[in-house]
Amino acid sequence: MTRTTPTRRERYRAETRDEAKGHALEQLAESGSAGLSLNAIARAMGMTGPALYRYFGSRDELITELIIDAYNDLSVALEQAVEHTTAAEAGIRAMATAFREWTLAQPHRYQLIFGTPLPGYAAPEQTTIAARRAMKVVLTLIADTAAGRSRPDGRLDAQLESGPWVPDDLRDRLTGPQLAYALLLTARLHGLVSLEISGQYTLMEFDPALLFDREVDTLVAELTLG
Amino acid sequence: MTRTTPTRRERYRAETRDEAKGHALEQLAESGSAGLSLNAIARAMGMTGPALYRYFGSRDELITELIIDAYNDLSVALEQAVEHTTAAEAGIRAMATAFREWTLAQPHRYQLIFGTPLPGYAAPEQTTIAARRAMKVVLTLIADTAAGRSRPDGRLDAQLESGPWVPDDLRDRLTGPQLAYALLLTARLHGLVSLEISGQYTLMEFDPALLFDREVDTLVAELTLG
DNA sequence: TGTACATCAGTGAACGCGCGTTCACTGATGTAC
DNA sequence: TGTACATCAGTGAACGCGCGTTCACTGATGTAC
Repeated sequence: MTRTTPTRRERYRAETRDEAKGHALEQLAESGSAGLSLNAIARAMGMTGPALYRYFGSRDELITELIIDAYNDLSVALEQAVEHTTAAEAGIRAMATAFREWTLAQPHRYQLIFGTPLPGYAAPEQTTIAARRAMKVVLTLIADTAAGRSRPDGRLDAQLESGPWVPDDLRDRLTGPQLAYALLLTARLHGLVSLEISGQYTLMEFDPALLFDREVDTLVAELTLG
Repeated sequence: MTRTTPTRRERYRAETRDEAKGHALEQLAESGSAGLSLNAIARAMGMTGPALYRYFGSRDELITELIIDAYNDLSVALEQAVEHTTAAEAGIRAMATAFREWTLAQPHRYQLIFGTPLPGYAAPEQTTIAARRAMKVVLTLIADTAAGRSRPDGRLDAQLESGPWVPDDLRDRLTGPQLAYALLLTARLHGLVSLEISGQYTLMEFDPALLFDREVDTLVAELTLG
């Protein structure tokens, strides 16, 4: 008999896993990715270190889950931001804003997925899949609004059009220049928010939001470039 | 009597310090910033750990030196690239290329200065000074060629024009929009090269150099924007 | 040029700390009849 | 409803490892007269 309702034990397991992940995120926020330790998490939960091995195969497995969770969480935020927009410009602005806000709200999770790779941690394939979900939000927006043309470049365009990272259901609806636009868009957003959260702007006495807005303006201006 | 020539001991000291830093950079390249350990460096030099305390006050002091060295090294690379250019466009292209090449040649040093901040390491003021030297290359280029106007924005422009990060000898020669242009320029370059060296493009099967070139094209196009 | 002293590089032991992971085990919770 | 067994959560000890840093000390190099 296959169960539909989770048993008490299953529910408890899920709760404990979530609690452990929550403490992991707190540690991440406090001491950065290097300070992420199973023992410390267990301590915070009032358990001993080895107990966590009931819930996660190893430290790397925990990290993998955190990365996938972060990608999915970010994806949801972007999806929701774009959901009720129809015009290209409004979509870009909504997405860019959501991207920045998500990042500022949880910089440590952002660092985890886009920051310096953790020493000794090799990202498994599942993280790539999760990463592509986030990218798909951008691509869908561009395909739906037929926007973002930018200057063509034969060699690059060909490479992009056959890229394995392009979702199959969007491939026919996206040109090389549109894909290039999508990549530059994400790179620009990343450039700004990563410098902002790593504190490069703190001593410069200007409001990063204003600079960000200006960059979004240029992105919007390039939306209809030939 | 003040010495002009260094004594044998002074020379030896300098050599040992340099050698230690060299090993530190190798470790950085191998295991990332978290794997940077005084003991391991000493081991690589055939010494014991405590011996290094003759040369560096602490681990943090070593890291600070590495950061400052990296900023200076990058600054020199950028300065040399721009040196013999006169036109704005040629200058931007030369600088961008040099920036990417420096980064790809030593990604770990790039991570050290622009990547995730090290846990437990608080950057002292000297690193900010070194960082501004690199920024000054960009600002000088823009001031000398009177380029990079971009769209004005009263609030942001005012904040930028009085920014403490603008070198005093350049302040009168740079408008708010020019400063904004400089910031966006660096953020875009950072966005692309940081994603490239953190491996986000490896599974996407396109040549990052082509994407980079296209971004430089848009930067050049914005050089004369009103 | 030779001797007496000061300076400095490097050692080895030690301190206290934390890590990931394995393993044999206890005790509680759930399941089958 | 009660009993016998299986499953699972969590413990505590242990392994081997590495870290930054302090300290008393040895031995070599340099300096002053």
